[in-house]
Amino acid sequence: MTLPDGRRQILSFLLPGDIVSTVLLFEPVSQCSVEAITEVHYRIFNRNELKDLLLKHPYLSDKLFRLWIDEKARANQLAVDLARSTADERIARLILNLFDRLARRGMARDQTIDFPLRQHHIAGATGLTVVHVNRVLSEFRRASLIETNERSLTILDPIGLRRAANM
Amino acid sequence: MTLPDGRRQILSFLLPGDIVSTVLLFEPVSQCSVEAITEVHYRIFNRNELKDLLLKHPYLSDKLFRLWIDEKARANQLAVDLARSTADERIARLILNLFDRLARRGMARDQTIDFPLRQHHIAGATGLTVVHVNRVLSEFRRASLIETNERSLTILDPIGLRRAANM
DNA sequence: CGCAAGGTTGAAGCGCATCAATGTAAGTGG
DNA sequence: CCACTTACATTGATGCGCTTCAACCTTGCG
Repeated sequence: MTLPDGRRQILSFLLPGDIVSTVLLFEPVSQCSVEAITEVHYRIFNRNELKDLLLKHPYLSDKLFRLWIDEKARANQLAVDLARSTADERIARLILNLFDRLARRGMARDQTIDFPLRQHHIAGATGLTVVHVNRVLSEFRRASLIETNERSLTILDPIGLRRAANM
Repeated sequence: MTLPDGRRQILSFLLPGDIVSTVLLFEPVSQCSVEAITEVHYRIFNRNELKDLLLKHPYLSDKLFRLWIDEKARANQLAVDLARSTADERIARLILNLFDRLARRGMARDQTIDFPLRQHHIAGATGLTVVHVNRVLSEFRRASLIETNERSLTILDPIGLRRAANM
């Protein structure tokens, strides 16, 4: 989401299989924009076909509600994190979060995940400055919580990182 | 929403006519709790009856989607505000927001609204401490932006307050 | 009266922003 | 192949915004 003053807030990172937002399934609302960091495969839905389909197959509605519930829960959690957490906690949670979501997709090996985010993406998602993101990541590396190669990230000390995240 | 450490984050203030959350219409999920500040009139829905009703009357589904869209938009805006605004902006926005929502319901007279919130509620909603909320409100009063009586609030300088809110 | 809830004010300090400089690697055109 | 640029990461110095801690005041209430 881009602010009037040109800054931006990243509200979520989409992983393979995610839909952009349940809201968009019904209305072409564009409070926000979507940007690709990696190569992307995507598909689109025809809104009218989708509505007909939902009326015909109630079990699809149930699946949709589930998505909706999850989306709202994550939105709430995001607000809480942004309002109540320190920089360390926000960044540690972001990493753990991405790790869990990728692991659930079988996209984590050992404790390592692909990590195409630049520091300014982390800053955009956590509401911090790039400079401070850099310091926190350096601190995490110095404490041997994580290790970062060019485009991947390894969690060396899951317990320590979870402690930093206050989780 | 109550945090593990006992603090809480207020995600929204419900006004007459609001539903608690569209999510709750379909699943008894309770990530959050609801607390009454004033006397309250409420009604409840039977989830199964509601689902049947929605299948029979598509125009109801449309209304529901509208609620859903608004709810998500407000959740996003909340995250952005919490991540990117100063204390002054957050508090000014909270006041302007409540004022607009009440005005739309015909519940504002002149520039005055009922305002049953205590300072700790404002703190809970903005992610600030009570002490700082107090200072900001004092500042707003000194600058003649607002005036507060026991349980009401008057916007003396809408333009100035909007400027403080960065809107 | 004593107590609880809410509001106000001051002093001190930390967390993060801001500003600025420096480094490195990859890409681009002459 | 070199000069230049662009993107990203890193580091230091300084300061503001907000928290924290603490005290004190007012009001309403059992």
